[in-house]
Amino acid sequence: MNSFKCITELATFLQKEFSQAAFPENWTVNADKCPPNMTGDLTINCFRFAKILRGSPDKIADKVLAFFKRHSDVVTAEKIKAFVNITLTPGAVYRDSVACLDTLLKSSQLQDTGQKRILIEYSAPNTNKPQHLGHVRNNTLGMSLASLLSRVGHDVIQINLVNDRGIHICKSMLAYERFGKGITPESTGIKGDHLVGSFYVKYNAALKRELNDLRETKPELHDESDDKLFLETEIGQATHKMLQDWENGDEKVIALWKEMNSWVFAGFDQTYKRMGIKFNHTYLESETYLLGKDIVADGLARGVFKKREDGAITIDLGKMSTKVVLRSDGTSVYITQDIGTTLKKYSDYKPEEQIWVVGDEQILHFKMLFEIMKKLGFAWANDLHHLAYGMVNLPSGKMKSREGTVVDADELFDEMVNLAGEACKERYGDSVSSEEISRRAETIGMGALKFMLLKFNSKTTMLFDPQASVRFEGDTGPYVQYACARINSIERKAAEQGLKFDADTINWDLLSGNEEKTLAITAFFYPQILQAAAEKMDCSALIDYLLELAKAFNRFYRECPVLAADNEELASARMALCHAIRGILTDGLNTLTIEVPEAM
RNA sequence: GCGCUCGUAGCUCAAUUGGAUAGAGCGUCUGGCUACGGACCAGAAGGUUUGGGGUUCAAAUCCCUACGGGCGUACCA
Repeated sequence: MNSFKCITELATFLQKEFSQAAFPENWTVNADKCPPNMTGDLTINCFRFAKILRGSPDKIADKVLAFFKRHSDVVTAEKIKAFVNITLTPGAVYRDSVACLDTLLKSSQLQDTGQKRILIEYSAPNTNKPQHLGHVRNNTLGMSLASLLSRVGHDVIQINLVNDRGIHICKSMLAYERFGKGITPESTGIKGDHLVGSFYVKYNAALKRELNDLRETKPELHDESDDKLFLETEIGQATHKMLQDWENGDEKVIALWKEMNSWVFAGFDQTYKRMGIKFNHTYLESETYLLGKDIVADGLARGVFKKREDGAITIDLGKMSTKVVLRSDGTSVYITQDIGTTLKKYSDYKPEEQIWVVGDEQILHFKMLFEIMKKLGFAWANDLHHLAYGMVNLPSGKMKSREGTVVDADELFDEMVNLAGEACKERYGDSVSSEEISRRAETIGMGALKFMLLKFNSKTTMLFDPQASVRFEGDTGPYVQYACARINSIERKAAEQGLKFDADTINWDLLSGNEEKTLAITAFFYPQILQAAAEKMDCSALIDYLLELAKAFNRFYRECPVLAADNEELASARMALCHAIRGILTDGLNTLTIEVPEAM
C-alpha cells in the first residue's frame, strides 16, 4: 500500500518510542485527509491508536506533533485535542502521490497472501420473462463487485445460475401452446425473452379469469387464497400436468421447453452483452435441481440431520428453528438444491470464498444454508457470503411482474441511451457524426445507469423515479466521465502545442495552490479506497470517492489554467497532474465496469 | 406474536464502522463564459439525525424504551 514518507517514518518512530506496547503484525499509521474546515493536508487521529500504545491520547499527540515539527516534508503541524493536523510541502505531496501514476495504481494490489480465488454468483434469472430493473441492480452489483475484487488482485469466477424449470416456466409454455399460434421471435421480430414473457402475462390473465369465475360459482371458496385454489382451476391442473410430464421426460413437452428456453437465452445474451457481462459459466437449474439429495442422505447417516416421524428430514438450527431439508415424499426443497449447488461450485472451481448476490428477503435462507454447510463439516463454509441488496421501488410503489408495473431492462437501456444521445446532439450535433453520437450515447447512457445503481449502498431499499433518476448532471456517472473528457481535450491541445510533461522532469514545487494540492492528496487515497471497498464488498465507497476526485478536478480546472499558465514549466506540471487524475478516474470507472468516452 | 432491518435537509442519498462544527446531489434563491469544453464553478437558505432515557474524553453510529416503515417467520422458490 502506498503511503506518505513522513507517515511511514512516524510509524517507525512510534514503534521505537513505545517499544513496550504490543503492536499487531504489520502495524501501520493511517493518516486521514484533513477535514475541509481545518487547516492542513493530513490529520492523525491519536485517539485511534491510544489503546495499542497504552498511552493517553493527549501525550501521544504531543509526541506525534514533536515528530512532525522536525520533519522536512512538513511545513506546519498543529495539535487540536488529540488530532494532529499537518501541512506538507508541495514536493512531498506530489512525490508520494501522483508523480508516478503506475506505482500509485499498482499499490492497490493485495499481497500474494491476501489474494484469493473467489466465486461470485449473480443475476439468476427465470426463463419465463424478460429481466427488469431489479435484475439490472443485481447484475450491476454483481459484475462491478467481481471487477472490483479482481482489480485488487483476487482471482474471480463469475457464475450465473438460471432457473429454467418449475411450475412458473410451465405457465409460459402452456399459454404459448394455447394462444401462441406458432409464432416465434423470427416470425414476429420480438426479442425472445419478451415474447415468452408476453405469454406469462397472458397466462396470469387467464388464470385470474378462472379464479374469478370459480369464486362466483362457488361462494364458499370466496375467501380462499389464489394458491389454494390453483389446482381447482382447469388451467392450473393443466399446468400441473405439464410439470409432471416434463419431469417424466415427455418428448413433446421437453421439445417445447427447449425451444422456448432457447428464445429466452438468446434474449438474455443481448441484455448481458449490452451491460458488458461475461460469465465464466452458467449453471442450469434443470441440470442441478437433483443435487443435494445425496449430501442430505450422507448427513443423515452421520447424524447431522434427523428423520422426523412423518418422514421429512430436518436439521435443528437453534434460534433459526428447525429446517426441513428433504420432504417426506423424498423430493427436494429449495435449500436442498442450494446445498447441492454450493458443493458443486466448490468442487468445480475450488474457491476460497463464495459470494451470492441475492435480494435481502433471502437473508434468513442464506444464514441457514451457511450454517448447514458448517454443520456438514466443510472447512470452507466459513467463507460464504450473501451480498444482500434492497428492492428497487418506484414512486407508484413496488414493482410487480403480474401487475405490469415493472421497468423493463431493455427498455430502460434504450431510454437512458436515447436521452444521452439527445444531450449529445444538443451540444455537438453539428460537429460530430451521427455514428460517433450514438457511440457516445451508449457509453454515457449505460454509464449513468450503472453509476446511479452503484451509488446507493447495496443494502438500501432504493427508489427509482424514472423522471428524476435519469440525469446526467450533478452526482452522476457523466459528471465523472466529463472530467475525463475535459482532460482528454486539454491533453490533445497540449500535444498539438508540443508541451512535454514527463513525470520525472516536472518541478512539482510549483503546484502549491490549494486546488492543486487537494487534488493530489485526494488522488493519494485511491489505492486505500479500492482496497477498503473490496474488503467491504461495497462499490458505493468507490463511487463516492470518484465523485469527490472529479469535483476536486473541476475546481482545479476553474482556478488553474493549464495551457495558459504563466510559464511552460508550470503548464507542464499542471498537465502532468491532469494526466494522473485522468488515469485514476478512468481506472476507477473501469473498475466499476463503466466505460469512459474519449470525448463527449 | 417472534426475528432481522431501517428511520438523517422539501426530495434522493452519504458520513472513514465510536471521532473534530452531520456532508453531497436534486429542487429553491443569488452570482460567474472575449470557454484549456457550461454535462461546469462560486455563494445562500434548508437539521433538536423519529421521540425519550442511558454508556464515555467523544454517539447519527453502541445499550434500553416508545412510535413508525420494510422484510422474513413454508414439506414456495
